[in-house]
Amino acid sequence: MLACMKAQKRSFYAGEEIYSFDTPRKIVGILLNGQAAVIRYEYNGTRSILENLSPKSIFGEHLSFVPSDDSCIAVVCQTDCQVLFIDYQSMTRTCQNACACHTQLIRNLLQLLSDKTRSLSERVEVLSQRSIREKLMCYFMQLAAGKNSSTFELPFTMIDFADFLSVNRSAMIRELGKMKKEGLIQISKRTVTLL
Amino acid sequence: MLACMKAQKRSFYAGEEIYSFDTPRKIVGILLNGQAAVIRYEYNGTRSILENLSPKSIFGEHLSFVPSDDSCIAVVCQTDCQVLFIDYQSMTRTCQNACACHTQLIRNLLQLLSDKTRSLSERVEVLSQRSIREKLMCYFMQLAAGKNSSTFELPFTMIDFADFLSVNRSAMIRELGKMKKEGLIQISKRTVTLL
DNA sequence: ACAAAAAAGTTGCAAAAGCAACAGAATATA
DNA sequence: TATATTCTGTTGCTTTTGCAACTTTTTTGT
Repeated sequence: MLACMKAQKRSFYAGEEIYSFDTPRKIVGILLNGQAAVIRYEYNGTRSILENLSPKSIFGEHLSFVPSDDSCIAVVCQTDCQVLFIDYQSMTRTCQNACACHTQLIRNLLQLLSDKTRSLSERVEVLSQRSIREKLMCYFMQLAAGKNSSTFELPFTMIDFADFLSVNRSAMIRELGKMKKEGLIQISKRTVTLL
Repeated sequence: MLACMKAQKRSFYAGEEIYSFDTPRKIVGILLNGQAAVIRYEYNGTRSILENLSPKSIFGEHLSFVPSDDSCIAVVCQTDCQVLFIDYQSMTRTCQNACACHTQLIRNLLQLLSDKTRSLSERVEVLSQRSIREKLMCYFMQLAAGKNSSTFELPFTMIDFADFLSVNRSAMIRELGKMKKEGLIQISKRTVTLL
């Protein structure tokens, strides 16, 4: 079946670029294992983490970002990764063999896409908060809801976390300090507790 | 077929609330015609437009936002609208009749979802810009790319536009004024030209 | 056509966030 | 284990953004 979809599996080392959005290709990628991120590099030096990818995350030209003239966007892996690349055309069309599994694949794909939609919506929710504190709290609440616990781990270094929230790193750390002092949160290393 | 999916068509008047995210329901809605928006009302008075919905846009609990303790999120129509509501379960599962059109429906759904993913990604791109000016320019470039023209219409009042970019209205208008003065854009009423 | 309401645009001032240049801590590397 | 590198956390200063109060313009409804 994978042959029928022109699928191919590839491995990448931490730090490698998996996919760049500058050259339109008719494929989608599915992260099989590892952690990756969609990152935008602005030519003025600003870096933003547009999306965090975990296993089963799906990405590709069709589903995603269009870099502007003064930026480039790429999927970069944070850890060693395996990725399945699938031809977009042969995926959505009925295959010649009319194989049953093809139908199932489309169902699975629907699930992956709807998960992606959900995670992008969460992303919009965080980024549409007005202040750094509100962004932090909104994201913390998402993590807490995901773990069903008021204690959770940040999946970022502070540098990446700031780029993820699209705010200045030192301003973010300053705000975290205030929130700690005001008794809103507890934080040591990457472990956060909402109080 | 629509019966088999427990689908029902409903009409709404401009300003009416189509869907609220506080009571989880197992349905998705597809906007058939009109304009609507996903809006978050924070209890401190802040209003944000999380998403703009046009005909064929799809929305629902499964695909979307989770309101926090101090906010509520709803789909509100801007103009008169018709919406098709579909039962999520019966949509994704194979139906008893194994009707051919059911398979086609899933394909169509895949298309709608992938469009939604794309528009949410664009949204993330805008909101992850650091300054008001960058947000404006990023959004303008999206509109220009969509119309294939450097002149385009804003689909908002200035009030809604600011809520869409998640910035203060007067600060936004101030910035638009500066950009006009610096010769970056031309703007009269809702017509914008990139220079 | 007129009044009322909504939206657009201005401005001064206050608050928040960005920036840059550090010092100290933690990690990685030889 | 020493050394380099990256990350974390601080701070003073600057710039941007938010806020509130207001005037002007546009739209709507009768």
